[in-house]
Amino acid sequence: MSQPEAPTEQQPSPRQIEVLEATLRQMLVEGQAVTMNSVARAASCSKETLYKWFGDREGLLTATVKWKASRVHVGAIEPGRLDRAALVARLEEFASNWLAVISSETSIALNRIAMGEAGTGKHSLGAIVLENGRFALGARLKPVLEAGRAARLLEFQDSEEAFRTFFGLMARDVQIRLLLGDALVLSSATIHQEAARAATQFLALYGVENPTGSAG
Amino acid sequence: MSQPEAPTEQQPSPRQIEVLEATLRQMLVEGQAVTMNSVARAASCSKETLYKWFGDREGLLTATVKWKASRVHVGAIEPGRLDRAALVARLEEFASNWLAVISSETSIALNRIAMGEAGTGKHSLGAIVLENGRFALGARLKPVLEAGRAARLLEFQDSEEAFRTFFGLMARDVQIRLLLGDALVLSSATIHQEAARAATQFLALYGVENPTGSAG
DNA sequence: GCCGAACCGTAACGTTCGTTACGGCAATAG
DNA sequence: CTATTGCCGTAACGAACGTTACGGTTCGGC
Repeated sequence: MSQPEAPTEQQPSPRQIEVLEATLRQMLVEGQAVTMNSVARAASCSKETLYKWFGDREGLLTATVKWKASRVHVGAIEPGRLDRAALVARLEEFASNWLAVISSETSIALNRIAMGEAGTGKHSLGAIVLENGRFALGARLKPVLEAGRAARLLEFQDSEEAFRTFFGLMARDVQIRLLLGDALVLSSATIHQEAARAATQFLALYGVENPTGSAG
Repeated sequence: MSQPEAPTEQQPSPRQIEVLEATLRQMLVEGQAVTMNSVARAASCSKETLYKWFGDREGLLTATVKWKASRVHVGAIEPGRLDRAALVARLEEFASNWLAVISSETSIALNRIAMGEAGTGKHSLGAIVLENGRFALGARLKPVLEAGRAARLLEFQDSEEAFRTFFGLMARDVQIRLLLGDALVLSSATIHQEAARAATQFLALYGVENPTGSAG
């Protein structure tokens, strides 16, 4: 009764994870299409197994993207009680992690594939990437923002809107340029500078200038 | 001697433009690959002509993207002499135009194709889109920013950096979400609100608070 | 009226790739 | 030992597609 079968809603087995990792490795190879043959060869498995486990090519790609995207965590951040310095540190850490992720080969390849197949209307890869990327990001940062508001450090009405602005300040033109193939190198130092700038600018827009504790 | 031949560095002929428009039309059709057959059928021309004019499939796609991208103008803006209201108006106009462009079906399809083919390493579509999109944008806005600085309305050291921040404030997560297939509708009213917000936030970050004319 | 060039429509070729089918091997249960 | 199961490796099928070739048509020039 231990048939791994289709990992539709279950955790993939170790062997299946090997296959998914091989698929991901194929996605990262520049100038090479991800074919069932290449995946089978790279994973040292038969194509019959691929079809038995994942149904078809779309199933394989979807499972790979879903599996990889689900473990791209930008680091959960506990709000705790905040002062301004702690808030800035959290924002910078958050932005650093996210910039490192989106400038990675993996993220670039996954986004390219998802966008490329989004035009064909067949795949749901775009929704998966969006759900585990942009929206998971918002869900993780919003508690921090709201804690900052509760601590009278930030001022905004809609945390979604505030997050979107922070997103823009983090990303600027970086993601678009990378996805379009621009040779933009993000060194560790550059990432930290960008993260610090984004946090500073966000504080300048949404920070409370005079924290007069007149309420309560 | 009037052989249109390859429009490598020349303006395409009217008939060739019809073909390019048909190609673009095919690119916009959701869930359909842009094949030489479909283009030939849509353009009412023979495949022989396609190959004679554009060399191969890559040449056709490149010519189409280049032709279309070259005429996506976000509206040239004359700096002139500026006061704060005029600067805000220019920024808002700029942002409105750009948001309208990137949310158009054409832009989305072109970016998707360019990014999808950027992973294969064969195409130069990404560079073309980048050159006519992101970089042309910067080249058009920078004079405005520098005029604003000359008028003591803005304060920054690097106009490139200032533009990149404005870019982020304009785009936020909109372009990524659209490219990944998110059903994000940008109505005309929304676009104007977003443009106004971007301009306001940019002024908050780079605007000169107290224009004390102490320099001399 | 004839010629050649350009072009249309379509057939044909070769390749790639998704998908299926088949034979063999290792392990495990009875 | 034997049967069954799960999987590997490979061959084969069929469709799609890029590319080339060919016959027929239109049109401008002599």
